[in-house]
Amino acid sequence: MIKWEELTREQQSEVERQLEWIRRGVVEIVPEEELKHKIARSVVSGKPLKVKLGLDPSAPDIHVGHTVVLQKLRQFQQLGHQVQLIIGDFTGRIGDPTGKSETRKQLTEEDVKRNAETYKQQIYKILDPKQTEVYYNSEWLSPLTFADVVELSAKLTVARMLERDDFSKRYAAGQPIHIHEFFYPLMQGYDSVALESDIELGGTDQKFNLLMGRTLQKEYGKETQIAIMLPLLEGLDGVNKMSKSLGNYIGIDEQPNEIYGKAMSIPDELMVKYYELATDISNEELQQLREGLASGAVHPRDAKMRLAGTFVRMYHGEAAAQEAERHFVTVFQQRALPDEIEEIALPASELDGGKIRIVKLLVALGLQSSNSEARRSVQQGAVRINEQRIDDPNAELTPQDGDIVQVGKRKFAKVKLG
RNA sequence: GGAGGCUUAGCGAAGUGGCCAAACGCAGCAGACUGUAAAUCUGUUCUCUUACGAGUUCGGUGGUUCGAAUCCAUCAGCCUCCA
Repeated sequence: MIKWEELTREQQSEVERQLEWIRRGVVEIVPEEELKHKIARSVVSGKPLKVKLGLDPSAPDIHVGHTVVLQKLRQFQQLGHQVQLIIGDFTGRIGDPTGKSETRKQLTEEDVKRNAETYKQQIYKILDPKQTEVYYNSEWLSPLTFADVVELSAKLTVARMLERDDFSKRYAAGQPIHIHEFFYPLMQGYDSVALESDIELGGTDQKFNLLMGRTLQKEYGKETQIAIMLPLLEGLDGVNKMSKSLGNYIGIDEQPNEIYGKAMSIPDELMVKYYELATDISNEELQQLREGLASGAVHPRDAKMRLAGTFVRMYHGEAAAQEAERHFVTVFQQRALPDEIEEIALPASELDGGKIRIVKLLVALGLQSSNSEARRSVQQGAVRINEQRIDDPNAELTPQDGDIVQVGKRKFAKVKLG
């Protein structure tokens, strides 16, 4: 055990510097004192700490909500530490036998491999591959025998398991808890045993699982890991946690215009939180922004446009960010036509003597999914052709090559006869 | 092994023989306004039909009835309790 007093002044200040970075934006560090020890030892020995993050292999699209944790990992890398990414392929492959086939599909080995590749490609937009190790947890979970599993499960009691928030709530509410669900935290904790992780990151909802790693490491005679909890980022609706299934997310692989537009639709109140947790802007800039918004010196719209631009820059580069901003200003602020409009072929078979009814046209171009929907849009004044509003659902038109058809603010098509 | 309950549109949730294409909330879409695809307000949200109107929906199937989301039978899935 390293004694604080035995560190040189430089070493002490390095430990403090690292701690300050690590604390930024986190909700809780358990236990913080132990973290200090680990960092001190790392500083003295020059050996990086192993920082673990588990990934679910079934949903390979990374969104801004995930990046909260990834940004923190990136900071650890910048402090010289090593990241351990774990692809939870074992969990993914056994699937979830509770009968809800759509919630957790059983993945084949190829699925897992492919998803893992997608993950890496996306994650390395944030993390440095040289300081990242990738593991598959089937590597150590598959070889376990039933006896091993019994031994593992014997280390915990049911009462202990029921301490987990969602278990206790469901138990109290009389909702079912399947036995295998108890194994998920055990498996995740066992990952930490196998990899001898020093630190594990997760959202606040992962607290129980993160602490399970500590418990199991102790049981198996290993050094215990530190649990670091990060806040959950609300999605575009401003209420629910960002998630793909709720559709309130910004995916980091999305098109620049999409990222920009989605960012513009987050509620004003969440802007600062997004800046703090999901962007790489400095503390000083963050502070200025806070004050500016509070005093009214910074216009919320401008702050949000900058946020949107920052996201696009982080994932697509500076040029794309500027281009996305220009598109946004043109289409949404000035309500003008975008520079580029997708050409969509209109088969001659759709035309009757060169004519077509407006409702049919919208469906034929794929701008609306049914005649009824198209009719409603027309009646609501959402449809324009060559910037001329069409409000008669029975209107008959003679489309020309290059006609611009527009539904609402976001859907455009350029007609191509053929 | 036994008893009971549940299954309604994208989600949540009303409806228990005709007035039900089905209340309401959320989400979505559109319009107005604006500071933005924020907020707010309004409209709208099964399909086909130029209109009138028509067709298919309430876990599956088969019945009862002039008429069923609503009653009966049966199958499936989900849940609770007792043993």
